[in-house]
Amino acid sequence: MNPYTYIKQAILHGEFPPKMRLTEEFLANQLHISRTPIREALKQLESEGLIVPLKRGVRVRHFTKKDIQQIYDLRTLLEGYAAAQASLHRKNKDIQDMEEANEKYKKAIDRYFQTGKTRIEDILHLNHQFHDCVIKASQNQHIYSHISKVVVLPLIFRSFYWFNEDQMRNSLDVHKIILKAIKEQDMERARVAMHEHIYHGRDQVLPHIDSIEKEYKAGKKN
Amino acid sequence: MNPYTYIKQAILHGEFPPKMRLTEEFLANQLHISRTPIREALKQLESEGLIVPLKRGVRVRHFTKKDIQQIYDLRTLLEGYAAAQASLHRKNKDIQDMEEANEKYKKAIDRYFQTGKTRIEDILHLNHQFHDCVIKASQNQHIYSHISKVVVLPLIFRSFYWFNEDQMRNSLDVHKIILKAIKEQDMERARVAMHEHIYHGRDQVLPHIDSIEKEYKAGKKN
DNA sequence: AATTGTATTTTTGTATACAAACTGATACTA
DNA sequence: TAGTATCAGTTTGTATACAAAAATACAATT
Repeated sequence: MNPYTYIKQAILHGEFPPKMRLTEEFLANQLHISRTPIREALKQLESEGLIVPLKRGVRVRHFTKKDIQQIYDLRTLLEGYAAAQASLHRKNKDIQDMEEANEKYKKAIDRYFQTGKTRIEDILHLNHQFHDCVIKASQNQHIYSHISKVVVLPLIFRSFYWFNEDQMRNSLDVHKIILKAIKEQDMERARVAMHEHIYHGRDQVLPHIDSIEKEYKAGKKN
Repeated sequence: MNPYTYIKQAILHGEFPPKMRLTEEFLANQLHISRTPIREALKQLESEGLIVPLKRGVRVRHFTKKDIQQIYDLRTLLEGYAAAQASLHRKNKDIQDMEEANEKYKKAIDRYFQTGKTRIEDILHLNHQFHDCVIKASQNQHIYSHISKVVVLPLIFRSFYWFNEDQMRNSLDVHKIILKAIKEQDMERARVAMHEHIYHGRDQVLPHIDSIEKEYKAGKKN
């Protein structure tokens, strides 16, 4: 695995938690390679906002509640727009892809709560897959790269672990509403539905952030 | 000057024009440094979308007319939102900064057309300064980094060189309208005014892109 | 003339070495 | 006691070397 992907995964999987300090040498040892390729990966991660440069080394980014709110505001705006544009430009293939993504999403949720044999990460991935289809259907290549950079940031907190069955099934239902609006080319309805969907996701994440902030304050300062 | 800034400037100043191929060694020689720091700068520029990786080396990004339209759509969305949020959150200091930026902008335009002793880059910079004030007043730190990455992309074409006096003075007038809306905390009016302002800018840039595309087609293919 | 093979050149990917910058602890001074 | 000077230990910044990959040129073959 290349260093960029390795470090990003490690952050998103909680192996390198927020505020953890990382040095080039440490990472080089972990990956059994020299510092040169590590530095390039770090430059990229820095420009994506996942790590913050220190005088010596870097640290995994930590977001305040306010940060998370603002990031979700941004995502709401961008994905709402993408949904509206998708209504305008969607091809039959796009609708098919969205239906398929939702179908897989439903099956994964069923399996998770019936047999427990699905990893929660897989469910998250299938959720994202639907969103990806919508963004791609918007036919604006540039919006895609911006949204994907916004979307990963809150994942640092791994709050999706706290979602329950109702929340997941509800999210699937809303996907269907969004899909219907896009299919019927109702731009405004698609935009609003996506907007609400993401804000709803935000409200599920924020309490988790709250408890993390309290934890930090209770423990060592800063 | 650090390699990142140097290369970025060279691209934005037209020294390294769109589609130009750059190798690490060439850049290292230009800057009289080794390849190591060059590589880091290139990784960063790549993640910002200013260059595209090739099998060997990179090339300065070239945008089609469609790209530019989509980039402006994005910028319109983001800055429109920023203007609305600025109306909500603006402090007195923000209003002051905007007024100051516009004042300087006006003076620079006057000087440019009366004495010709101002560089067009300086005018562009003062125009951006007003926009910066608006975005900062929106109090959303995350939107700032996204907008600034979107804004630079069309500058690759240096089409602002083609602006005439009417266009510049008109742009100043619109700034005043936006400022008034933000001052009076009229979110929707601020959003729409900013929206129109940027779309207007797009319409001034697109004909220039058109002529460049024809040039490319007439000359060598691809 | 088109195609394949091979040698040569160009260019990147990575490791390593060493100097420079920064940190933290300890001892020294007012 | 507070401040600061200094020294050792980390860690980064940069240059350099060499192997690996890709492009190019050119000859040989069909």
